[in-house]
Order: sequence, then C-alpha cells, then structure tokens
Amino acid sequence: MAIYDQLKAHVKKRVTISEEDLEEFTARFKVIKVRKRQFIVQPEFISRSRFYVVQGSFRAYVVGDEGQEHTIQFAIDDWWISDYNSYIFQQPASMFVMALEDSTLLQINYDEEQSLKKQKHVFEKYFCILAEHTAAYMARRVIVNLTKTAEQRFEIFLSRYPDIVNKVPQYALASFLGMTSEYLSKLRKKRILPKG
Amino acid sequence: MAIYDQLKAHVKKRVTISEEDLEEFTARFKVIKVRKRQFIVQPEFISRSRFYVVQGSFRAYVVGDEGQEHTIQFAIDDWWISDYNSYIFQQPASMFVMALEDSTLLQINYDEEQSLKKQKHVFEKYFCILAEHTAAYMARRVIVNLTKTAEQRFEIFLSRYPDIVNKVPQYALASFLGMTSEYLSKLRKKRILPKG
DNA sequence: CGCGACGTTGATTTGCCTCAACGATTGTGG
DNA sequence: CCACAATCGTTGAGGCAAATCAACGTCGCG
Repeated sequence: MAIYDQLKAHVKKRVTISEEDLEEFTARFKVIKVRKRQFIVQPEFISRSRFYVVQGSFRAYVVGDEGQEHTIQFAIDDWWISDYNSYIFQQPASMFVMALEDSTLLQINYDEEQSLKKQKHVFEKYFCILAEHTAAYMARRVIVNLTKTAEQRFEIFLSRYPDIVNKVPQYALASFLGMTSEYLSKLRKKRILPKG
Repeated sequence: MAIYDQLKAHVKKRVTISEEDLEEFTARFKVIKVRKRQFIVQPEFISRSRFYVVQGSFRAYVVGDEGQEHTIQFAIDDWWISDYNSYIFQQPASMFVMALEDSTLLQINYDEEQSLKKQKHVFEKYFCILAEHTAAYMARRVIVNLTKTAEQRFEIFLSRYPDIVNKVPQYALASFLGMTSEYLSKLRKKRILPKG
C-alpha cells in the first residue's frame, strides 16, 4: 500500500530492518482521515493512540487557568504527535490535539505498540529511538525557553521550521513560542522593516 | 556488591528482570567518586557516558550569550544525569554537569549501553522506558514554563521537590525556574510573610 | 451581505530584570 | 584559630521587555 511508504521510510531511516518486518510493522496501523478542526485528543480522556501524520497539520495545546491556549507541539507530514504524558502513562490527557486542515493519519494504539515491542527487537528499537529523539528535542526546547528572548525564539523557529511558520495560524505560533500574538505581530513587522 | 543495590532496585521498579540479568547489567557500570565542584560533563567534549547518582547531588547548566548560567537539570540520589543531546547523538556537549557535593556515581559509556541493548530485550526495554520518562518529564516542564508565572513555578517546584529546594544553591534553583536569584529571594520572603 | 475569526497597531501597565549596596556565611592561607 | 577574601543571599531603586487592553481593518465563509 502506497500510503504506508512514508512511514516505512521513516522507520528505515532510523533502524535497519527487512522488508518483511516493515510489512508486519505497518500492518498494525490504521489509516484515518480527519477534517479541519477535528480533535484527535481531548483533555480528561486517555489517549489510547499515537499518530503519525501522513499528510496535513496538527496542533497540540493546553488551556491555561485563564482560558488562554498554549501550543505545545505542531506536527506536519512525516511527524508523530500525541499527548505524550497521556499516551505513555495511559492517564487522562491534559491537551487538545486538533487538525489545522483536512489530514490523513496513521494510528496505532497503546496495546498494539506494546505487542509490537515484545514481538521483535527492531520494533522496540525504533520506538526507543523515537523516545530518545523526543526527549532530546524537548531538552533543547527547555534550553531555548530559558536562555533566549522572545525575538530570538522567533528567529530560531523561523530558521529551523520555515515551512511551518506560514502553515499555522499566527496566534498558535505565538503561544508555541511563549508570547502573545500581538507581540509576535510586532516582531514580524520589525523584521520586514529593519530600518530603525 | 551493595553499591549496585540501588541501581538494581531502580531497574526492578521499571522492568521485570531476573537476578542473573541484573548482575550482568550492573557489571557494565563503573563506580566513580567525584568531589564537590568537579565536572563530569563539559562543553565541546562529547559526553561518552551517562551517570546514575548513587549518593550526592549534581547540577547541569548551560552558559548563555552574556555569561549567565541557566540550570537545566538537577540530580540527587537515584536519578540519572547527562547532557542528553550530547550523549544520545554523541555530539559535543553544550552543558556543564558539576557535582554540588562529594558524590558517588555509576557510570556507563555509550558503547556499553548499545551493547547491552543488543544483548537482551529487557535491557533495551529499561533504557527505552528511561527515554520515555525523560521525554514525558521534559514535555511537562515545557508546559509549566509556557503556562505558569515565576511565582507559580516556584510553588510547583516546592511542592514536588521539597527535598531538592534546600539542597541546592539558591541561584541554581532560580535559573532552573527561569528567574533571577534576586527575584526568587523576593518570592521566598513574600512566602514567609504572606500578610500583605 | 454580514458575521465571526484573525491579524495589526497604539497606549498603557506590569512582572520580572538590572544594577548597586550590604550582611551573612564559608573557605582558606598565614 | 583568626583575618581576610570570596561566595552567596537579601533588599531597594529604577528600567525594560513583553503583557494587557482597546480599537480597527481584513478576509473567509455561511
């Protein structure tokens, strides 16, 4: 199935694996299609699945004490997304994960993942690498949030994820970067007209 | 060896494992002792090992563009510590990891860990769980940093890690929480005298 | 066409930082 | 064991980056 090719490539890039095993791996995933604004994770519910984005875009966010939305993660083609804490510990989620456009996903649920991991060393290794990369990425994000100003965080994001910047709503990006959308708007203006 | 008991307990709490395998596992670790102020990780050098703290305390920090130190992680008894990005990707470190007091560690180096992982499923599983928990913890930290005020971050830390608060220098805690030590001092005062 | 969501802009406010000065504590060499 | 320096925490005055508040323009969509 052509729809699994992308995920297969994702796996092959991270572990050495036979075509046979790849088939067995992807067979555990269900293809799902969601429409813009649809939720795939909601607070209070346990996130029983994690998702690989074949095509589309998503936004994970929490709602703060005063009703403000804080974006925790974006995901576009070839990325994984979930409420990490909810999925890993099988506890109630604290996030919304919402489609920013009509999208196609591959879904695997928790028990299937555990069963895959038990079944073959190479499957466990792949998920292990996913977890390590997630941890490393999150650690870098903590560092950036602690050490950089709002303007620097915007610049860093611009240079590292230029394709995401224009694909997501401004207020979502602002809250991802830890600032208000008004302030991001001002930074953006300042950037286009750098003459003081 | 009694010195390995603590690590064995750490492993047993996370995976089901035979005493034999446990022996084989801990045999790969080297006991090292370091003195206060000694570095176990330094920027530019590749962090070839990760460390399990048997007894003592550590602080991982980066130095910002203007020379300010930002604490990324603390570790006390029964915690793991490393420059995660440096260790996982075997790239030059960006952090210092320094002993806050005379301490005892168990050290495993990267190649040994890889070899353990290949050797037995249960070893891979343990490290996988470590990575998942690290990722989940880091995700929670990102959320707190995005959604809470300095005062709230302090309160959260106080309630979750009361034993660490009194064990580490104030400036280190302040920079961990993303504020200056002056400001943390004021919050602390405000807390003792809550009468406006 | 008209409404609601989104981005922009300016005025004002504020949470937290910077700077500076001062005790308290620790450590160190004589 | 004491003097002295160095390190650390505290306190206050002043300043700035970013938030808040408010008003308006624009666009997509029912």
